[in-house]
Amino acid sequence: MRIGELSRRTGVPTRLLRYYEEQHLLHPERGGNGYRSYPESAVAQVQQIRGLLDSGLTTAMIHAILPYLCGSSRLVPAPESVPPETAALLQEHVDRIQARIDCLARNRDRLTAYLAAVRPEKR
Amino acid sequence: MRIGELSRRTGVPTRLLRYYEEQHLLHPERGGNGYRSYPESAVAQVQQIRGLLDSGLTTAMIHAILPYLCGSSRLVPAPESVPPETAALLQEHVDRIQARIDCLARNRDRLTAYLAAVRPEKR
DNA sequence: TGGAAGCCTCACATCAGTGTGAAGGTCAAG
DNA sequence: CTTGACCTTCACACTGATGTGAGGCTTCCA
Repeated sequence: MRIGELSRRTGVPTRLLRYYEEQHLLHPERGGNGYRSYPESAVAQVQQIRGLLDSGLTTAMIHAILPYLCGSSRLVPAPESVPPETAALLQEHVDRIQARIDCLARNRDRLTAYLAAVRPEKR
Repeated sequence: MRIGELSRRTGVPTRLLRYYEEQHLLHPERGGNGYRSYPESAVAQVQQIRGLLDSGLTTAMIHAILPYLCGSSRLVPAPESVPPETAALLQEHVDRIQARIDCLARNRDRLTAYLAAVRPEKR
């Protein structure tokens, strides 16, 4: 599929699809005319990228973890061929993500507690 | 306390403390000489702000929810005096935060599953 | 064959968060 | 009284994510 269709199907402007490619998050093939050609799986891939960006990750972080998020692309590096340094880096990313989750969950709890106090009549 | 001490105690550069004030996240008093004067609670407040920024929230979102994160500042608006529109906005923020948590947790799980596959010998 | 639509690259613009430095006021200690 | 540390505002710069437009090629359809 070409970039226009991918844009329509994901709601992501073509500008950003090109940007994600520049950031090594997408790797479309090129037709003889220079047009980008995306596989079907790119739709899910783009949605994954958007979710992570919206969750506050940078393109660099996403680039680091994306190959291992086997959601739909089946090109996951074989676990046995992953050097321990890579695994260690991946673990660091997991830790950072966990820290974010903890911080967000903590504050979500405070807000919900507050909201519960605001409208106890809503019982 | 003045800005230098707050900076030292939080590890946040004075430049950013002034920026957070510009974004209405901090409200130091001013001495007769124009110097900013922060209460003791500002230390916790700044740490709270940093945690949320590091978790990917914008200063605008933080500004919206900060008054209700009663961590240490006791100046929480009284629940009974909160108009329902405010509560609704707050709920939207909670929902957005929850969406982030869900996305991050989902992908954390994928990464940890992958890591578990990488080193099964670590048992 | 011609025009519209879609694609290409390039480039400049914006916003948020942050770094850095200039130019100057305040204050305490020597 | 001067020096040095600390404070003030102002301003320019950078990065990352994104918007926007120009100029030009390709493809398709009437």
